[in-house]
Amino acid sequence: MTDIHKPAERRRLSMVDVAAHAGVSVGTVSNVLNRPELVAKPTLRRVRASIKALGFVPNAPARQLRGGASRSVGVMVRDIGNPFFTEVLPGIETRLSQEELLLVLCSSSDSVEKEAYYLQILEQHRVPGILITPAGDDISHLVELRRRGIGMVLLDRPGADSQLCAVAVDNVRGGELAGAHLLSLGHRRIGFLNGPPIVRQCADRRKGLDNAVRAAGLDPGEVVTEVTLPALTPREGEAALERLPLREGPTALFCVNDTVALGALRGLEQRGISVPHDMAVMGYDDVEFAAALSPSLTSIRQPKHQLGHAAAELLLTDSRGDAGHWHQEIVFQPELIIRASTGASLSRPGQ
Amino acid sequence: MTDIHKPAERRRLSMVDVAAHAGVSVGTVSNVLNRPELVAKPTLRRVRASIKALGFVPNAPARQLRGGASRSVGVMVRDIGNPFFTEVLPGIETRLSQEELLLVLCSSSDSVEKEAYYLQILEQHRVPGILITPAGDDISHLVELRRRGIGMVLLDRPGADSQLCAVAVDNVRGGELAGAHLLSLGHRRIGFLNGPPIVRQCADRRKGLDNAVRAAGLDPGEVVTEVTLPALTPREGEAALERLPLREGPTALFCVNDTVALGALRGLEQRGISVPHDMAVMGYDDVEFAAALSPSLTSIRQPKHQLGHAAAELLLTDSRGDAGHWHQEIVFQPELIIRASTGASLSRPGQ
DNA sequence: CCAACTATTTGAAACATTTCAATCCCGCGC
DNA sequence: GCGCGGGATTGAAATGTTTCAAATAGTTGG
Repeated sequence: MTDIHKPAERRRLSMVDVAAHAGVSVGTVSNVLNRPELVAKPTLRRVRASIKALGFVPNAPARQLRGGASRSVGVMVRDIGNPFFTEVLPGIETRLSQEELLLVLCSSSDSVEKEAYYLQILEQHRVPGILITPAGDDISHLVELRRRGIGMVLLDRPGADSQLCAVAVDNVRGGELAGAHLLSLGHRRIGFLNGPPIVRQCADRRKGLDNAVRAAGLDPGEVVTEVTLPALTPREGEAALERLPLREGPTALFCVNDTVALGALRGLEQRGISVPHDMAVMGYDDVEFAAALSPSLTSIRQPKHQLGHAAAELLLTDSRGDAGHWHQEIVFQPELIIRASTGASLSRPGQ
Repeated sequence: MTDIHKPAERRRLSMVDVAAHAGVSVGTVSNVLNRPELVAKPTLRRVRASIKALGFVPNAPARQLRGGASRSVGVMVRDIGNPFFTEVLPGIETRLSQEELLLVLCSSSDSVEKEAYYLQILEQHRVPGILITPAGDDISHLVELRRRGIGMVLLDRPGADSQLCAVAVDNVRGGELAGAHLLSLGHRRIGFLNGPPIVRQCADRRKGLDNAVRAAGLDPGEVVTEVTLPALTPREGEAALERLPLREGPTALFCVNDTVALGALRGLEQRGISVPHDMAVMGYDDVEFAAALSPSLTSIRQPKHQLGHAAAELLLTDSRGDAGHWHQEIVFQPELIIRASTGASLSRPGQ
């Protein structure tokens, strides 16, 4: 096959070129693309041959301009570096790709401004829906976007009274599970390595922890020492140890997520503090690596893949604007996974 | 008969509405948006007030139709579930967000067909560039896309003779480092838990391992026992142990990435095989959790954040079509990180 | 008071599609 | 022969921008 070496690309081809090449009108070319059943067989063949021969590629923006909504949905996370989100992502992707939808990933980096900026861009792109873990506490701007016709589902965050769909895991319950576990092991001074309280998940887990303490007839103010980390990274988890009176203080550490716990474990090892003997440690999320840490990490498991999948599912019905759709909230229940790092008698390593 | 009033479904506003409201022409509204310096101050104020009052949101597809390329770049990974990719992602995102570019994330799930499908969609969207870790070995379709004017940078994959830009880490060298390390510890039978050889990275690491073996004057055929995993997950890493003659076979396991190593460690523990005493284990990538595994994992570090950042940088110059741009390949060097899992005398835990 | 500028603003073409009413063609029944 | 029905095709309007040549208003110098 002798190839035609075009030196450089000039104007891109449009349906007009295809139509001319095939000897039909643009309307017919459009029909071939969108409603082939309306086109006679021979014409169909001829036009398809022309498309292939010329290497025509439809122009999605033009299509969208006429047609309406785009085929990409926005996914806004607070931090792509956080393994929790990256473990939720596959669940989302799986569902979206079934619908042939593109996933536009935005990371607000916990900045309300950056979030607002991205939301604006997504709205300009006329995405049919957005899946979001909001950076701030106020979500009225999201309700407003929803009102303007953009499907909106809160990810890992209860919808409250907001009339927004939401998929979440019960963080208060998770905090309770963690607190109850540590208390049942006899710990009476608990260090809580938490994120900023503006982040809803952090606030809720703290609330749950307090509930557990009170349920045991104790005073949270005396039992819990909280340290607030500026970011939920291993580095900050390690650094936070500096701000705890380790030797004569807490006998157990509850980390607001496994990433922070990872840093804490590292830091404790360097300081020669043995886990769980001198200090019990537990995390939250039960990410992939939690079971394999040294020592294996007790954690609160969240059904991450399901979370993403359910969120995508909900977004699909929301953005389709189905008449039958109604504001809906799915709350998954967290699960306590006991491992070696809290030194409970029966440790089930590897699971 | 029920006349449902749908406030959310009203026709979206266009610049025509804004122009009417402000008493100017659409041309002026466009200027306010794109070249405010050409517009008189009072007009500017008036138009901006109208935009705000009406809640006008520009239509990105229409804009693009006229303007040309889109403001989103495609990022295609082989598997979003793989922490290697998710640790590369922040590097990419950081650079792209500086340019106010959106990141469209596609996961080929190692399927050449799915990759082709997504590439087609991305081309239809007229993205200015694509950053890709190809699923298959043949990349001629990528060269073709590049020729048609789409910036293209190979991520974590050498460009070979292809005239494509590439950012990679030297995988052959990484394999050599790993092999040399294990050999220096006296191991003479090495099990290699590898991915499918179609995946370039896997093939290269194997090649490096063989090089190291030969450099030690030994025969790879005798030293190395390779097991090919269908997917690079902890589950498969664990399952792969079944296919190795563990007791009288290899004394060391080289896993093609840390995720696989994680599964292998789990499986060995369950079988009561002590690491590193009965079996040395090492991984590849040095992902976040590697240092905190039990035992801490010897691995080959890849500069993941830099990799992503460099790839994005290269893509920017490539898709700008700068006259000065020339096919370029950046190869980072991997680094051996020795930890407890290979039982080398000086273990530096935590780092 | 006019010519010559300059600073603004305007109007319409162009972009690549989709949609749909109108037309064309062809065989068929009468 | 004629009209009719219906499948296939056409042509043009519509979508929401940007761009740019042309028009308009405002200012200055002579």
